[in-house]
Amino acid sequence: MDRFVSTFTNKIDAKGRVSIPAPFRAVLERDGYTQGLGGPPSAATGGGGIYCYPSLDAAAIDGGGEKLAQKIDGLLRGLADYSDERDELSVALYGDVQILNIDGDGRIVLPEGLRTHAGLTGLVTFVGLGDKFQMWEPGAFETRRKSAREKVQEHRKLFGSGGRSVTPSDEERGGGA
Amino acid sequence: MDRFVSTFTNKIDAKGRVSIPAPFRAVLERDGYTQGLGGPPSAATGGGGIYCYPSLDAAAIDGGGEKLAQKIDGLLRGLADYSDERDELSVALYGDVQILNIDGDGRIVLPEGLRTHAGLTGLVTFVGLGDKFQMWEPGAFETRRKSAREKVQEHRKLFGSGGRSVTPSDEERGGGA
DNA sequence: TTTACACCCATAAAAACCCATGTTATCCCA
DNA sequence: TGGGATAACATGGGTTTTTATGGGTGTAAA
Repeated sequence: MDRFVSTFTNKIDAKGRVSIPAPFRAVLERDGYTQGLGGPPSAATGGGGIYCYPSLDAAAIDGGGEKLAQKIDGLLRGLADYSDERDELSVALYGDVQILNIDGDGRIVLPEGLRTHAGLTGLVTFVGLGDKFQMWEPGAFETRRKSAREKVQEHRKLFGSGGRSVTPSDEERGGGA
Repeated sequence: MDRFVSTFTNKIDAKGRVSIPAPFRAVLERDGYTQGLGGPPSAATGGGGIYCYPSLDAAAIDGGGEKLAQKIDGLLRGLADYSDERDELSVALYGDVQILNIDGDGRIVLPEGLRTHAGLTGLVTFVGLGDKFQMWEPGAFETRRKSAREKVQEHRKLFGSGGRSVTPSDEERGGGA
């Protein structure tokens, strides 16, 4: 399995740390992650952390590994060097990105800027989206999930397919417990 | 990782010194930087300082290491035919370049000319742009960031298949895939 | 001399690192 | 099949290391 799937809710502790759900960690490692996690501390292999940036159109944080970073790279590679346009796009793409290191226990520290963008307080909901994942304030995500379900229903009616639900499994870890 | 990513805001002290964000320093060292930083003071290895020049189209300072210098070289080489344009660019790019040394504590001193071009006072925002970085007056950068984000939104609409995703937040950063 | 700059040291805050604990899921064996 | 041993995880907290920043001193250029 090499994509981010399903959702998990974890706590932000007094120091601002959050555990990355173990399944997501596994994906990141397979994606080329090296630092922390007990592996060699060097970044020579290329994997230097997880890439996070404020979601463009949602009160959430987008995150991913090397694969995501390369995607951003590819986007910019198409633009001419030293063009005004490239600089401007770079600001939004590279400039908003934060590289977060995973410590030996599989945790990251969410910087102030990202936390406020997503309105995070004490809990974070990790949502797998395939090649990346998002971090939500649990309540906000529940709202969005509901509207997503409704949209799916509509689509199903349109297509007339009686297939299974498209929504991810409802597994919740920790959370209120 | 070998590119400049994310943004950091640091102080300019009474002597005009600014700390280069540690992650940027790491990139510069990997890029061949040797002086200061405790290493041998010689420039035999090639890395002699960081290259800085006033941004051509913004109130900011561009900076980078050896890789950036070589990129500028390559850019000019490509323009050999159109000598008028080449001369102009040469002056624009090389004419104002300053080579700044990083001291033992990871700081540089920004020359007057550069500081006024960027309108710097007491704070500098370092913005990673991949193979180079920029230094901005924090307020000016905030404005720039906003417009950059809007521009990315536009691009997403152009590239992205608007109706493809089921959920509104399932966006692709730029729509690469 | 005076100024600018490289170099050295000190310090507070933040980040990285290490270890401990409670809980839950998994496995093994009677 | 039931129950205890085991392993994996999330989480809390202490400790060490980095990093940004302030300031002092010597040296060489102006």
